[in-house]
Amino acid sequence: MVSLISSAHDINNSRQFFLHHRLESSNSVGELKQIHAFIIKKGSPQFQIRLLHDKIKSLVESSSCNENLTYACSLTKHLQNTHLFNSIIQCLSASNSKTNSREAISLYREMLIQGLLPNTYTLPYVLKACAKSRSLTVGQQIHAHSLKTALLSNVYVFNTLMRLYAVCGTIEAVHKLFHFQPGSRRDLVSWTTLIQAYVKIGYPKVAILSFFDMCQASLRPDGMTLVIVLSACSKLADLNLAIKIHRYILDNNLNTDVFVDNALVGMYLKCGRTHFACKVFDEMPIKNVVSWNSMITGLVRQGKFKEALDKFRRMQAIGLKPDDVTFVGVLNSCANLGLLELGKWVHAYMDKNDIRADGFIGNALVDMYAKCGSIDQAFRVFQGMKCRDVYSYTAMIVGLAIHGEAQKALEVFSEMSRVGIEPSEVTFVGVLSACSHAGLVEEGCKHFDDMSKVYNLKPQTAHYSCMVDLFGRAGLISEAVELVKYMPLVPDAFAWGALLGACKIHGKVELAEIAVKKLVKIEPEREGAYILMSNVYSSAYRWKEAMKLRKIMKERKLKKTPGCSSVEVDGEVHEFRKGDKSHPKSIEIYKLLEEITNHSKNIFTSAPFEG
DNA sequence: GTAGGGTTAG
Repeated sequence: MVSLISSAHDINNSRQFFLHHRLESSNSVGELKQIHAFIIKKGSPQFQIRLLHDKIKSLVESSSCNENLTYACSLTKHLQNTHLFNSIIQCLSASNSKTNSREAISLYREMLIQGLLPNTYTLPYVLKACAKSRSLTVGQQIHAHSLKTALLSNVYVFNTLMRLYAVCGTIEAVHKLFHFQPGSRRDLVSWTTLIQAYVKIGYPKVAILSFFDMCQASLRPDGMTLVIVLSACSKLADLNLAIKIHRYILDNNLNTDVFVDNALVGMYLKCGRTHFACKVFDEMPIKNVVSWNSMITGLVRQGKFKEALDKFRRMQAIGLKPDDVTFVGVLNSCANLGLLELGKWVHAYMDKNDIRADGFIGNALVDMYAKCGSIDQAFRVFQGMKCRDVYSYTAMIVGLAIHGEAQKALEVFSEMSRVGIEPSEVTFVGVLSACSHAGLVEEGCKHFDDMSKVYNLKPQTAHYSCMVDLFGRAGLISEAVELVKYMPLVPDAFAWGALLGACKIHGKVELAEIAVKKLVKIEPEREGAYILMSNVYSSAYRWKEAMKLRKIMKERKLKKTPGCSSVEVDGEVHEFRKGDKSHPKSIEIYKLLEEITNHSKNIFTSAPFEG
């Protein structure tokens, strides 16, 4: 067949154009085969490959149809050409399917079996497939081929091999490979891959040091490098470093990329500098959905939920379509502000736009309904989820525990174990607080023990506090005291608060006095401990001490957390604090409030059965 | 014909 092809004359230009057009519009493999047969008769192998490349690409992309893929692969048997193998391996490794990546690796094997040698294009393609399918062992074999064939001296081969080791988490291999390669053979991509490997593995400091080394080696970073460097700064949350890198970017005119600006916004928010982030954000010449998401999620992380929702509203006002990341931020804000209506609106939007309540967004929806008091709706969403992970189960368990539905929370926990999802530390906070509220001492103790024995999780202060609460509520005061005394971590305000709460229920005045002293030491500014203690005195009819404590509170001018309420009108949140007159309609609001008060007074002071 | 990029949870 090869001799037949090589002896044929090439097709003229107009015919080439015609064939190209026919190939593009052909939808069936049958038709493709006919056209291909014609090309085999009339064209050179190079022409066939060039012409077939795009078609192969679309065949691979629609490889849900096996016939297409089989046909594309069968071409390699007839043509036995490195370029064609490269084309198909490239197409297969470009797709996100693991099956296609594995198919790419098999084709590489087939190529070697046919006696063809890989070139500088083959190895980057097949290494990309190895990285996508996390095929480290095959990658190591290809590493050996690259040494044997001297292809490792090619910078593309070298970089993709480094990337393979990086995504497989073998940082030592990345480090070794990079430092054994002569400096002249390393380019910006090599450095970027190295820096990214350090960030991914959790060494942001080493990543930054490598970036400085790169600058020392007189390489100028581009947008891609900077995005990774900025993400390392974010992880370190080091403001001084952040400012230094930002200045470097400005001085060198490197912020010409929306990706870099987004990373800057995210970095400043991670460092807790909202106004810096806003400044970068406001001055961005181009903003995309990720820019808005960075802003929204950054504000949510800082607990600035109202501001996050303001940003969401502005994003809507300019007509930018939100995506699932946006909604996770919005749902999170709703959960923390108790905005059920807005949360419901997001859910309706999701239904309307075929966004499935799964993954991140499904979990955020469960959490929102649970925190906004709609525990039944949270449960319905949870049950409707196709795949539930540790986050879904935890959100559900914690939600049920908050609502006092201990039994149901424990049932969900058993289901979680049954389906083989490993719980996390947070799951146990939910489980233990459920036990505590339901007075299930034995069960609580068992779960607490299981944490370390079965699940290899180290109990944290929050778990000890739950146990103190569990013992305290059940009246097992000495067990609660023992735990506070001998716990391996320093008891926090929750632990002492739980003990104080138990003292109030069970009238333990002396012990309460010890607990309150500790509590005041930890939180001297807050009035909660004093109020609780004064209640302990009152419950024991020790009025004098109770009065004395209230006097001390007055003298120390303790900060009272102002009562705060919020209402949601047409999706906008209005917050009110005691004595707060910052609302734009404050005058009208207070006027109406006075009218309502007077009206109520009139009702209550007027004689019964009158009007 | 080739390699490296950002935002998401309990």
